Amino acid sequence: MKRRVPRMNEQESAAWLGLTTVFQLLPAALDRQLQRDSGLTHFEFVVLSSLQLSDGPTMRMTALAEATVSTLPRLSHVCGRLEKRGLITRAPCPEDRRATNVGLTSAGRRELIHSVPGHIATARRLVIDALTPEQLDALAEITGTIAGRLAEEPPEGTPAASRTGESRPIAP
Amino acid sequence: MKRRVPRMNEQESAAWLGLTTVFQLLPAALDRQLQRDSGLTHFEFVVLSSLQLSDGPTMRMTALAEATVSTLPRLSHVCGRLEKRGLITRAPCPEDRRATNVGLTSAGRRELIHSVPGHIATARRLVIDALTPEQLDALAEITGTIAGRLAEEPPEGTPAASRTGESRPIAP
DNA sequence: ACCGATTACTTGTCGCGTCAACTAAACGCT
DNA sequence: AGCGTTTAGTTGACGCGACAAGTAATCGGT
Repeated sequence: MKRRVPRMNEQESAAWLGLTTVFQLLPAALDRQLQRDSGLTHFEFVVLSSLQLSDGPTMRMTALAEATVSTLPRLSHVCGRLEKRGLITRAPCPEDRRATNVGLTSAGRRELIHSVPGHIATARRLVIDALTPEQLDALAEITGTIAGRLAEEPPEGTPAASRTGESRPIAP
Repeated sequence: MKRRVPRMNEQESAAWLGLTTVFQLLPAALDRQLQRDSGLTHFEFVVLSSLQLSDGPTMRMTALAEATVSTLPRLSHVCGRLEKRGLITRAPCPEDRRATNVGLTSAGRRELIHSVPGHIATARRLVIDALTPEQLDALAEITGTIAGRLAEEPPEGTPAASRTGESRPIAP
């Protein structure tokens, strides 16, 4: 079922190595800058941004999870902290009492607005301004393609194990 | 000192959004596959690979940290676990007794070899095989540039805070 | 030969994210 | 109406990584 997988040539290795290096370092760099200048993690920033950009004044957890490309448990924890800090509010939805409506407080909006310039500056310094317009286009297309692959694969489908060699548990 | 930072245009936003989405999902996907099929995290896999590819039979922690684009504390923890699992050995270096020599055990080598095909298959499925050769070249160049920016910036240099708006502590 | 500085790690603590389990409300079928 | 299923979210336990502090050996100057 799993036909042989060819090793990577030099071109492929270069791309892969570069990609892994970047996602080893970039998230950490973004977190550090935001944490230092605004006391926010990058993910918290993304959550606040998503709320700001949403159509209505509030969003449901599920919608927020989708918008932030995240999971419900993670979001739930983060929202707990943000609520405790007074940056967002959580209220049960009247129409569907299983659902939770999340909204920005004015403090949250202020905190977000305050943190945006530094974050954009960092994004420019580390990525955007380092690339040519052609590279930006290429990057958008490449990442879009990869994101597409990532979106379809992960669910479950794969019943685990069995690739080229058999997957023995480490301690049999 | 900090001149105004222009917002992002559509092209820039697309590239940035794509990039953040990918590094939100890709590391998790790699970890899941390796964990499931081989009981290794992606970083553990990288550590074992680096040892395998190194010139000599052992490497110093510092060299390993550099090879894996990581920090010493992180590496130290991971090596502790890998040693406990019998995949690597750690021995004080005879010439410089501050240093530690890390080497693969045969079990570690086996575990690595066993895990490689599945990992490469995943890398191909999610990234490499989804891109054209031109895109691979572009990706290598782009990530190389970004990695360069990341490498020069992070140290200390920046004495914290003071961007466009002043950075008040969250609780003044 | 001695002592401060540097190098090379290791260790402990803490916060965040994941996974699995749980609760609770709505749906839907008979 | 009643009961199993699905949906929406929360909670708790655990593991990994970041940061700060600690230890131990070596170097360098006087």
